[in-house]
Amino acid sequence: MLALVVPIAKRRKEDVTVKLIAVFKQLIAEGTLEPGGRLPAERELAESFGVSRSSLRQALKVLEIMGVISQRVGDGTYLNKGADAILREPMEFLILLDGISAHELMEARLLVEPELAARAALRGSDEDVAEIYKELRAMEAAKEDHAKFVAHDLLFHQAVFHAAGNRVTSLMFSVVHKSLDKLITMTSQVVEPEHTLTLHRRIYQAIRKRDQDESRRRMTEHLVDARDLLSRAAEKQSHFQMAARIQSLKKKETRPSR
Amino acid sequence: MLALVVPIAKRRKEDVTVKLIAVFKQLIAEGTLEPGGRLPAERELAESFGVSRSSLRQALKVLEIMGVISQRVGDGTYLNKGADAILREPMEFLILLDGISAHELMEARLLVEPELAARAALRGSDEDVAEIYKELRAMEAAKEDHAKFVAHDLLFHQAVFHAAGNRVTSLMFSVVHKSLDKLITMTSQVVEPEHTLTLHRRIYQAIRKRDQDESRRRMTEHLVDARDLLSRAAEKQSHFQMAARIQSLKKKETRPSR
DNA sequence: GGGATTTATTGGTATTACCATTCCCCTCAG
DNA sequence: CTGAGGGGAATGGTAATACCAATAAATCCC
Repeated sequence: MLALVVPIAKRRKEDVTVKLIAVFKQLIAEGTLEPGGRLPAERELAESFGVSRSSLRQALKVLEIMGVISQRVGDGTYLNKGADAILREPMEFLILLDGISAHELMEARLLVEPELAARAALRGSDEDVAEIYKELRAMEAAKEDHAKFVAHDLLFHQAVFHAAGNRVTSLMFSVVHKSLDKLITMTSQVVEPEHTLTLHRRIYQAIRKRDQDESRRRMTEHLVDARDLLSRAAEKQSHFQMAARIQSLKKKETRPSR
Repeated sequence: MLALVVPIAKRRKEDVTVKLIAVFKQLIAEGTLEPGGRLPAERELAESFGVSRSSLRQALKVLEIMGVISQRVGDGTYLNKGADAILREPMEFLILLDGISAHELMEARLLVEPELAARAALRGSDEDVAEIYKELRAMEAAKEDHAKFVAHDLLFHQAVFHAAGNRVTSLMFSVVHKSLDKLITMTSQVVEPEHTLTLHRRIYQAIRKRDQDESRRRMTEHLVDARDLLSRAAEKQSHFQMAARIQSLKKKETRPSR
């Protein structure tokens, strides 16, 4: 575990909200708050922290959107266990603000996933490999249903990540996958499922053989193929978006200055 | 650019806050809001959206913490341009909640950065390579100042990322670097700077020679070394944390249930 | 014309009130 | 004794209001 918590000093000119978030971080790090545990009611928390409920709610809302906590009316606030979705919202904004294209996301996959496949071949347990096979079978069973087919395609890759045994990359790229989901689904409608399946089978077999080099090559082969297919789909997509944008080009929310 | 915006339907049982965030996402995607641009005042925005200022502020706070916007009292609210820090807070919580260790973060670096070094050797422009060299020189100049030395160490790696030309991985791992920053600084105090410098020089020279394989090997060499050094430092760190935790083990914020 | 001062605007915080949902406990019928 | 039902309390969600502090623009004064 790391030392992420910032000392309570130096927190002078910051928002109450920011301070509160830091406090929660501290409480989680200390173990005072346990995953799955229930937090005190907002009114109590606000009082014990010496802040208004509105300010507290701002902090809690941030944590909720980030997936750290869950709130349910009439019930209470709970600290989430795993936080898979924690990077999703931020990543979406990142893609929007920095104008990151599908192509660039695929390039990122191409950089990382081959190495992960190699690692999966090296360190994956038999159970891990079985899980990869399971998703391969699920893909075969869902040839007709594009959405389901793509879902299991991505789960196949997630299984490879898991076999590689590094949660950091796994979590990061699950977000990348999610961002690409729709586009991949679009693409899959113009590609023969058997084509995709063949490439995945090769990856699986290479990992099963514990052949690192071939695993890396096969994953590269698949992603290069997917990248090129996606690029073409993305072009159409962007034409589509362009047309839609023309209509809503009345700037009505921004304002110059005063 | 991707299609991340969710259709306005299906937004029924969600928070006003969540809806508002979706609206902002939409406005950014449309281009109605431009990076660097100024948003209307909170009071105006709230009225035009038909929500209370409190609810609007919750949404804005989320966006601010994520680094999407910046707010300044007496001035106004602005849409940020690049959003480098957007993943930082979420990542810190992720590390806390999932209990990700420094070792695991280093493993992630070890998986990804060698390939990025190879890519930098392949595609980096001469300017990119010069930038890497600049950070190497900065490291040499800061041998005595551990904090500065580590800062330029990480900037060296960032420069390699930039040379590799993929912003996705670059953004992701800048967060990983930041999380490791303190620990690396601790470690650097017990390591001869010249040792670290030698390893970095080899990486730089390999990239400069445009030798992909050697770049990959040299980066691996460096990170394996760093990982092992860090693991030892992390042990001490965890002992330290353990001692601190014992004192603050009075659970005062959680409560069973009612 | 330039620096100091005033003034209006803006985000930050707190308080209060009310609503809808949920849970818990108690009652009552079987 | 058990289970179904109801009512009340607690909880998060939203809104409205008031005031503060910081900022920037306009104004004033020298």
